[in-house]
Amino acid sequence: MDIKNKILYDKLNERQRQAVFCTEGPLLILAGAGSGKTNVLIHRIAYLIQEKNIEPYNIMAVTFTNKAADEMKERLKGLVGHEAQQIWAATFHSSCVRILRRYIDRLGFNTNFSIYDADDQKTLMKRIFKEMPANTADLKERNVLRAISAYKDELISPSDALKYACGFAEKNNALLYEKYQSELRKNNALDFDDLINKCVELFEKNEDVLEFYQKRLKYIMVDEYQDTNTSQFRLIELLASSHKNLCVVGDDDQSIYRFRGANIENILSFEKIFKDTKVVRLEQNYRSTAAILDVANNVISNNVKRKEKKLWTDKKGGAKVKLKEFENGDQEASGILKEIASKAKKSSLNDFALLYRTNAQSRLFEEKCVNYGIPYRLVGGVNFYQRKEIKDILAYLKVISNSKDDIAVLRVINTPKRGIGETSLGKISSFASEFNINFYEACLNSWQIPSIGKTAYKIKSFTDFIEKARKELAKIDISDISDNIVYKNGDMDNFYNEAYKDTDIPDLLQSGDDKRVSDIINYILDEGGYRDYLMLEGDTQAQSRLENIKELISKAQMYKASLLDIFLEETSLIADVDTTDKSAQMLTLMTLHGAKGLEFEYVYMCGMEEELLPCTMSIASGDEADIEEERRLCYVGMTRAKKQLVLSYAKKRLINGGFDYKEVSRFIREIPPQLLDTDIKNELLHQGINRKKSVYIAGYNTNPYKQFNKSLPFGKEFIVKKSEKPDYKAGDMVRHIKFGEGEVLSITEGKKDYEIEVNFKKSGIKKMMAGFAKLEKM
DNA sequence: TCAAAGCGCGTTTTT
DNA sequence: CGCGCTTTGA
Repeated sequence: MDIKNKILYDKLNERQRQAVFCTEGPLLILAGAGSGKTNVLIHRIAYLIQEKNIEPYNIMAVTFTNKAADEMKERLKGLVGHEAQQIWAATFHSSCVRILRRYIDRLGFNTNFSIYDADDQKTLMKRIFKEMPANTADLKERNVLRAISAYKDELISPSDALKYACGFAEKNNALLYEKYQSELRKNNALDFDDLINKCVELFEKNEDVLEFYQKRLKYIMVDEYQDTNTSQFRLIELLASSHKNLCVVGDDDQSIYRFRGANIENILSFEKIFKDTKVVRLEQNYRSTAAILDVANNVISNNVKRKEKKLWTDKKGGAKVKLKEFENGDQEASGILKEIASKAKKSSLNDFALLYRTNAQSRLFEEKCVNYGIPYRLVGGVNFYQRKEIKDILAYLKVISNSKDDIAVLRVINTPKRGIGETSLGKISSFASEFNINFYEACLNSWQIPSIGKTAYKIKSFTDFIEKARKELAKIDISDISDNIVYKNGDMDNFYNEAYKDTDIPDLLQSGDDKRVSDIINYILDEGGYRDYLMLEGDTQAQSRLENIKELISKAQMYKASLLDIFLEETSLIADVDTTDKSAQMLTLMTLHGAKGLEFEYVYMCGMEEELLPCTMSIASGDEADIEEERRLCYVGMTRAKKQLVLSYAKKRLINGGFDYKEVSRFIREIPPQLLDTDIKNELLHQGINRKKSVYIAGYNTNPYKQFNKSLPFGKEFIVKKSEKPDYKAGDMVRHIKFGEGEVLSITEGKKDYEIEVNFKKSGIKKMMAGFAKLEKM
C-alpha cells in the first residue's frame, strides 16, 4: 500500500487498521470498551485527508456530547494540524442548529428561533395546562412532556399520534402534543428534540437543501452510534443516502440512553439497512487490567440482548477488584474518601473518579470532601446554564433577540420586581390571545389592554428597556446573522464557514468600538436593575450569583452584539461550562452516565445496592430490558478503570429523610466471588444479603436523626437495636410524638423490631417500627 | 402584590 | 431531608 505517513498507522492493531483503511461504503465498527475507538476515528479522518486527499471540509464527525466533540477536534488538530478546523465535528444537536439557522425559514420559522431547555418546556406546558384544564386534570407536565418526547424520538407527528392513539390517555397526550407544538411555533421556539426533527423535516421537504449538505458531507462518521434514536438515525440516513460513505462506531454493551429513545436496533440491524456493510470488531482492550475486565465481562454476560463479543487484554493479572461494605451511606463516604486521600499521596488526585448512579448521591461526598479538604470537581449536577441568575440573564437576551419568545418574556418581565403581578400578566395574556399576537406585542400595546390601569406604565418601562437594548446595543438584523463568523477562544469556529471557505476572515475581536454581548449584559445589570435586585435579595448566594454572571460576561465578551443569536445558541447547547482545568489536582465526582467515554486509573463505584443500581424505577417496571440497561450502566462504570476498581455499598441509607435497609446489588452477586477482594463472607454475596427490605419508618417524612438524636453530631452512626417488646398491645390507645392519639391495630414481630399498625385519630392508619415510633401507652 | 409559612412529593440517567 | 409549589396573611 502506498502510504505517505506510514508510521502513523503502525501503532494500530490489525483490526484497527482495517477500520481506518476502509473508507468507502457503509462501515460498522463494533468497538468494545477501551478498544481505542476514538483513536481509530481520528486516524481514519487523518487517513482520508492525508492519503485519500479528501478535503477536510467534506468530512463530518457527529458525536453525542460536546465533550466528545471537543476532544475529537483537539486530537485532530494534533494529527492533521490547522486543517482540522474545516472538519465538521459537532454534536447532533449543534449540527442541526447550524443547519436550521440557515434554512428553517423554509419551514415557516424565523432563523432567530429560541431553543427551549427542559425548564422552558415545563413552563410552557404549565401554561398549556392552565389553558386546557379539562384535558390536564391530575396530569403532570413532566409525564406529558416525556410522552411527547417519546413521540418525537420516533419521528411521530402530532397528527399521526392522534391518528394512532388508542384509549383516552393516549388521545389526550396526542392532543396536548399538538397544542404544545403550535405553542412552540407561536413562540418561534424549538425544543431539543425538535432540533433533530425539524432538520429531518427540512431535508425531506427541501431536496435542494438536502443535496447541498449531501454534496458537502461526503464522509460521515457517527460516534457512540448505539445511543442514536430513530430520528437521529433518519437524519444520518438522509445525509448519507447519496454517497453512502457512512461509518458508525458503537458498542451495544454501552447503550445507556434507551430511556431517551436510543434505539438499540439501530446498531443491531445496521447491516440490514445498509447493504454491503463491512463490519470490523475491535475487541482488544487497552485500558483495563485482566482482573477488571474479567469482572466486567462476567456482569455484562448476563444480558440476553447483545451481540456476542469477547473483550480481551494482554495486561495479565492486576489488582483484584475490591468490594467494600459499609454500615451506612455516611460511613461509605468517609471510608472511600479516606482511602482515596491516602492513595492519592502517591499518585495524583486526577487519577481518581468516584461514580454513582444518581446526582443526588453526590451531596454526601461533596460534604465530606469539604470536611477532609479534598479538592473535587463535580461533573454534571446543576448545570451552569441552568442556574437562576444565568437563566434570567439569558432570558433577557432571548427577549432582545426574539421577542416572540413568550416564555423568556414572562421570566423577566417582573424580575426584578416591576410591580407587574399575576393578575396583570393574565390580562396581558388574554389580550394577546384575543388579538392573536405574542405576549410581547401585547406589552407594546399595553395602554389598550382593558382595566390594566397604571400597570401600563410599568409595562412600558419594561418594553422601553428592551427596545433600547435592541436599538442601541444589539442592532438586531436577521439578514445579518448567517453572514458572520464567530471567533471563539481565539479559534475560528466552523459555524457557517462553508460559505466563507475561500474568503479572508476578519478578526472580529480587533474591530474596535463594536458593541459586544457583554455590553448588553452589563446594561441589564445596571440599567435593568438586576444587580440591585440580586443584592437586595440579600441571601448569602448573591455574591456567588454575581460571580456566575461575571463568568458569563467574560464569555460574552467574545461575541459582537449583533451575533447575540449565536451566543445564545452556544450557551443553550452546552451542558457544562468548560472551565474544568485538568491541571488542578482534583477528585472527579460524577454519575455513571457522565463517565461514558472517560477513563481513570482508579475508579470507585459507590452505592452498589438494589434500588440504586439497578434503580428503583427499573426494578419496578418489571421489564427485563430496563434491568439490562442498568447492567450496561454498571458495565460502563467498571470498564472506566485502568488500574483498580473498587465497589462499595452501604447496608442502610437515608433516603428522602426516610431510612432504608439496602440489599447488595444483583450485579455484584453476578461476579464470581473468587474475582473479588473482600472481607465480606462470600456466601452472603451469593445468596444476596438477606435483610429486611425498605423499612418504611413510622410514617415520618422526617429524619430519625432529627427526631431522636438531635444531639448527635452529623455523621455519627445511628444504631438500631433490637427493641424491647412494647408495653402496649392491640386495642390499646397510644400517643405518638407527632401524630397524637391513636389505637393500636396490630403488632407483628420483625427481625429487628416490632412493626406496629396504629389508627391515629388525626392522621389515620400508619405502620411504624416500635423502636422508632416511641409510642406511649395511655 | 408579595413574602413567609406549610405541604407534598420525590429520584434515574442528558442534548 | 430539600425543593418547589400552594396557601395564607398582611
